[in-house]
Amino acid sequence: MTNSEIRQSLKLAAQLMELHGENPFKTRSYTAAADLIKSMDESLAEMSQDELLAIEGIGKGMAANIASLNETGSFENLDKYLELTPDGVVEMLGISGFGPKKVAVLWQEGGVETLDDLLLLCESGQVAKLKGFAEKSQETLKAAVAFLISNRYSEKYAQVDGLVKELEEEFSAWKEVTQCSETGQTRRRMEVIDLLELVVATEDFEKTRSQINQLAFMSEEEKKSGPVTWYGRHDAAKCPIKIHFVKPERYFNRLIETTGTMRHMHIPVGEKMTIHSELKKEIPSEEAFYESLGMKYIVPELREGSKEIDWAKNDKIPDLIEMSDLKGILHNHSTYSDGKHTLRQMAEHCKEMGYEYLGISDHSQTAVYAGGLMDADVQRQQDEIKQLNEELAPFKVFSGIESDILADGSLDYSEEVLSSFDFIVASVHSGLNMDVKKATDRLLKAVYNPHTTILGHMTGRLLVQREGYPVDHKAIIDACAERGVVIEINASPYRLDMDWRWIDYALEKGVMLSINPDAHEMRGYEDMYYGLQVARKGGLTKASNLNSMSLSEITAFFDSRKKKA
DNA sequence: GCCGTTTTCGGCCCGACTGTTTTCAGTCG
Repeated sequence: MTNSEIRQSLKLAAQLMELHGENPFKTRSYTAAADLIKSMDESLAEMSQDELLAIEGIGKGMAANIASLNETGSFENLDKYLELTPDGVVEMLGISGFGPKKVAVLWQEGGVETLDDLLLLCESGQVAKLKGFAEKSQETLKAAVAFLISNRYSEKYAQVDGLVKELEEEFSAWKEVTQCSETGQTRRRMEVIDLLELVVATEDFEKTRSQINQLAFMSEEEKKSGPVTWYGRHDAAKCPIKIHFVKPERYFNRLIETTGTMRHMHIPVGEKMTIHSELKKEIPSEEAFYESLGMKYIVPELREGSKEIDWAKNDKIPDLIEMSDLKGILHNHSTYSDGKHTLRQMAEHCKEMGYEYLGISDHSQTAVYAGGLMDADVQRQQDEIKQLNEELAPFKVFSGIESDILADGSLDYSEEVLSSFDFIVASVHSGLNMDVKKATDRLLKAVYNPHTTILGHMTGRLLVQREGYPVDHKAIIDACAERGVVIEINASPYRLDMDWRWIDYALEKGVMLSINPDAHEMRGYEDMYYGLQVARKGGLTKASNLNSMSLSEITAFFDSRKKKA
């Protein structure tokens, strides 16, 4: 098991224990163990019992739990409490703002055992009558539960991209299969996947079907399968899978047909012509197909049915940003706050990966939980940055901060301290339960703050798990345009925030974006890949991406921002 | 459940924010 999986299990155990009224100090030892694993680098799975026991906060009991997790995937105490708790109640523990105590009331007093029960109870107004609940909690809960129910069979892209590749490889190795590709949502690089699709070109549909059914992790739902499709589940994914069988000569027809959205397929491309209508003839390649319709080739991630047909017909497809266009990495954390690796490690690793610069932006002082930097820490970090810059030149570390946007929209330090940074990412981390007016006003005030360089994860959403606070995207983008504030595309696969659907509007307004990994460890840099995927979907070019600037360009950019502040 | 010791039991614990209260419990990052 990975450290993060072990951590999740310990956290779940702690929540369940609290739900069942266990000794709070015992519960805390589980939370404490989970927290300390967060900052650990060594793999727990590879450590001996003695090594585990040497860690402060891990005693005999926890070491045994970890050993058991590695061997069986669970441990006695966790099993015991899971046994005592309905699945729906376990799911309820995942709702933000409602912890074990509240969930216990819903379960014990309200008789709620599933998310559907809970939604009904909210809708009937009964939740507001429970102890510790009122109108507002009921409304919040209703929205959160409805969101969870609608995402019940959805996965984040990063949760399934590896799995799709494995299936592609598996199928491609079969003798009667000539070609195979992902298609549909993953091929379009959607941020959330509720149907995983593949196209398999095969000489023998039924043989391929039976081969799929021989894979232990695949289970067919025959009622939903058809003569040319296999429909079912993969053990490792919440979302269903649809596999399209096609004769080798019609492979590209099926690939095009299943990749684009219905809208893409039905936008007129000529006199009584749509992409869909033109798929009748045999197609040698996707490129040749689009060319035959008198337009430029449209990459899969753009086939949403928005402006791409227009662009392709008028030779105006943006020159989409690529991995090699990223010159530096902004918005990263170190051990100064809640990061796993030291500033030096983060800097050296970034340099080794071939980037020209790193922007470090640890949490600010209000984020006490994350070890946010007090004034003295800022000074200490800036001294270290100075020293690193002498050592690592021409590579450069920029001194930044991820400043909390406080409830009233102000930033988290004195003018003097704010002025000491090269750049500032302003983000909301607390008080997420706001209406659209309050949230928008709060963000606008931060955008109008002359010290703000980048607006961080605009809506605070956690894909599949938590809806972001509602914001008036247009108003905020307009303000960013007016003030020259850069908007972050937070590349964490949990966030991908701002939503790519707003990139086009931002570009229209001349706003600059920035693909930032929000890395809390060296490996976090790899998340840039996910940010890049959604950035491309939104039509981002390197010219409009801040961290595509060279070192000298971005130095000049930060300097000119600071002069205006 | 962990830790430490006055050594086998007693103490352990971040603080802001929210929504519920009528002075605070619960939650979170």
